[in-house]
Amino acid sequence: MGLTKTEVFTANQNRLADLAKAFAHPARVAILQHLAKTQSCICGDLVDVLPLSQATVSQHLKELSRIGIIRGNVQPPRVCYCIDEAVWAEAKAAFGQLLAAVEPVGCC
Amino acid sequence: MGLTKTEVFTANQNRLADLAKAFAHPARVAILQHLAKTQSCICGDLVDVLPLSQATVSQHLKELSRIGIIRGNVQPPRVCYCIDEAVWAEAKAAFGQLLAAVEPVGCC
DNA sequence: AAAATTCATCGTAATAATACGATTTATAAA
DNA sequence: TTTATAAATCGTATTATTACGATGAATTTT
Repeated sequence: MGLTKTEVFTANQNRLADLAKAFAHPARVAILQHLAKTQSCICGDLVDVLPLSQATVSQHLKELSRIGIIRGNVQPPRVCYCIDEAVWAEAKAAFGQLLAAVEPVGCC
Repeated sequence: MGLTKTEVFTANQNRLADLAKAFAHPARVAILQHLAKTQSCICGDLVDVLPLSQATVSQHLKELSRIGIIRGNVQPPRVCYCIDEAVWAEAKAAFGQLLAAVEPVGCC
């Protein structure tokens, strides 16, 4: 009833879906692109760059942190964010592997 | 108010987010994996493989079709599904490009 | 023509995600 | 100590997603 049945899928499938969620919203794509370009920056810079409120950006940052693809370095009253190399590599490998495995064929 | 502001992001960011949505649910990952393995199969086979109802599977197939990453070949009363090579390649290129562009650095 | 098969769609219910103003928290600066 | 700054969290409203039973549509089989 509206709840994803994660328990009936493999750990691999669930993890892949989670990693994909990091890229499944244009705001998060924009955040990750900006972090990839600037290497690291404080939350406020992202709020300036994105056409979204501070609260909304913070929410997206939280989701990206949950997935693990970014990390926050607290330097009060600021927080510096950057891409987590390990998880980024994990995503690269996971998508690379999944997307590599298709032969050119048509339907039935 | 709960509506993604697609108009304020670039076409590229929106397309990437859409492509990511194809992989952002374990059921869709499972569907794509099965189609990649079997090359093509009818909807009923997917219903047998997945622990979801026929209606739910059909809904996921519709979403994947909307994104364009799969195609359906109608052979009444059956429909044969397969991966769309062009869009699959598009996803491969898009994710590859995005994921390639990161240097190993830490936070601030 | 009637029945069976296959899949899409409808209707509905419940959970998730998106967004933002307002508030809170934590620290630095005055 | 008071004030300013930066970011998280809360509360809330709205839309999207997920799921499934039931029904409908299209074609084949009997």
